[in-house]
Amino acid sequence: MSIRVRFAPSPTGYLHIGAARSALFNWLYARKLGGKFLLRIEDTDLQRSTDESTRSIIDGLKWLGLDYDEEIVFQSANAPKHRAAANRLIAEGKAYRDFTPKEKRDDATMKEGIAERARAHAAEGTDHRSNPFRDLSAEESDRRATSGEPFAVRLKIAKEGRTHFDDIVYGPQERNYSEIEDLVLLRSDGHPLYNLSVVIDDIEMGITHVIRGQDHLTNTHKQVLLYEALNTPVPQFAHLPLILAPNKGKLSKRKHGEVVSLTTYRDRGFVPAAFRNFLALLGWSPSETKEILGLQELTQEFSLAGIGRANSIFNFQENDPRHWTDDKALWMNAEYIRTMPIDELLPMVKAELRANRLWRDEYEDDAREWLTRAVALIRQRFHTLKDFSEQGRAYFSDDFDFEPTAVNKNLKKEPRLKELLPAFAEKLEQVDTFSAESAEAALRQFADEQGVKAGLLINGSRTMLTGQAVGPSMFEVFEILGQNRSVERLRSGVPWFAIADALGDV
RNA sequence: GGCGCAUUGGUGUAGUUGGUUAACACGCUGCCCUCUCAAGGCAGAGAUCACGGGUUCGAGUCCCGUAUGCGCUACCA
Repeated sequence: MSIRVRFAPSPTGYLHIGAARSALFNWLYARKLGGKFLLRIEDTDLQRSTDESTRSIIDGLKWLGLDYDEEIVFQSANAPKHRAAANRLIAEGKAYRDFTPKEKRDDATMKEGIAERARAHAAEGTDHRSNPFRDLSAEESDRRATSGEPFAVRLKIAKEGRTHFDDIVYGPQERNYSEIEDLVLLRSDGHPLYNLSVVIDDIEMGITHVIRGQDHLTNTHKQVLLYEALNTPVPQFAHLPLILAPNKGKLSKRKHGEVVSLTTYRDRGFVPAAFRNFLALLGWSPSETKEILGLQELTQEFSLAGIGRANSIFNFQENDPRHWTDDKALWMNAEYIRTMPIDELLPMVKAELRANRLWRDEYEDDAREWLTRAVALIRQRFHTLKDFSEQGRAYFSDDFDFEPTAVNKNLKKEPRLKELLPAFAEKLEQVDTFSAESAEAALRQFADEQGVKAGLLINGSRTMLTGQAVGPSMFEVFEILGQNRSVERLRSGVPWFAIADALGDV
């Protein structure tokens, strides 16, 4: 039988990075083994589900390069099937109607409520099988139902026994029936609940392997019980360790903000392949030590056997702009930016420049070769795509800012530069065949004539031409910027005015 | 309260059926390179493998207990 896996997010917000990783692993597993990767939107919570989040989930998958097979399944559309299944179980005596009035539950005190109830039950000697409606006769149950009395539907779990399944990641799992309550299948308003819906849909979709977060590990026993009640073969399960925040807590939007949202990484200049690569390494490791893996390689290398069991920490530092997300993710992004085929990078750079009104149409034809060279030069020390429009702005526009620290370090400390640099501009203008080499020769000669160190002129030029203290080899910059712009910028008074402004005098 | 899962340097991980100085990547420190910053090269700091008991000639690797964390325990998903 061929492999069928699914990714089943609920559309109640952005695509969470933990969910994104589940999607990735499912996708890799399917692609590796020639199976199908299906998408199911679990929108049964109609109040919280939005079309917008459904769209963002689809966009997110697309961004990561994860394509899905077949039509998207919307779980809400299957509710009639879920109800039918519950009714069938009632008819077969495997489920029963519970006429106990619905209790009010408060989300905030839910955990305490559970513990309290557990203590009370222990004190009273009641257990999970003590529901008075468990053994109500079918006639009586039908009579009360038809008379309009509200009821929930619960699965009737045998008094004695154990469930077991072999988790591909966590190994053999066992649980006593006494630990599992008669779970509710249908709410008293007829709304099907999670465990029922998942099982029915997975059966319906022919899912062979359920690969999902470890938070469902103990729920799985209930689902196994449901498969058995339904007389359906139980799929294989593979639970994934969780991704935790630096304080080892659960990652949540409310507490941790946008770092947990996949779209953040897109919006802050991540190359999809880099983030995907990083995500793959959270909880999984390849058999080879190589860690930079493209989609092809990931697919080839991927194996459920390589998934670990311990939760991993996503190490970001909220208030530190330099380490706003995991260092390794940032490093990996830089690695991709500097080493990926330039033709694949160019469209991303284009999008970034365009978004900042730095894109010019000639980059598409006449200046295409120039753009390629410029990008190849500056990408070497960039960490995100954002850098192309921020640190790299001076390469694409004459309207760029001078970093105060650069001005201080490279211009202000040597007053003679105010005359030296324009004078050097004269020399540069004389150069016949302008190139990195000829610019270097001109600069070094000029430095000799003036009796100053070449480094002084080089660093000063860097700041005059790019507004920054750091950047590529200066002679390459001259060449990329070209003779005219180089000369012009060396003559410009802008940074000197900037100094005057900063110092408050003229 | 109950049940389950986990625990290797700051972080992500490797450590195949127990066998010498616990490996790799990120990060960190120093040096080299150099016009700056990266990249790259070299060197280095950092782990009594959560703790305590066992089993064994020998345990990160097996067993028991403890602690801590996480998860589930809901007419949420």
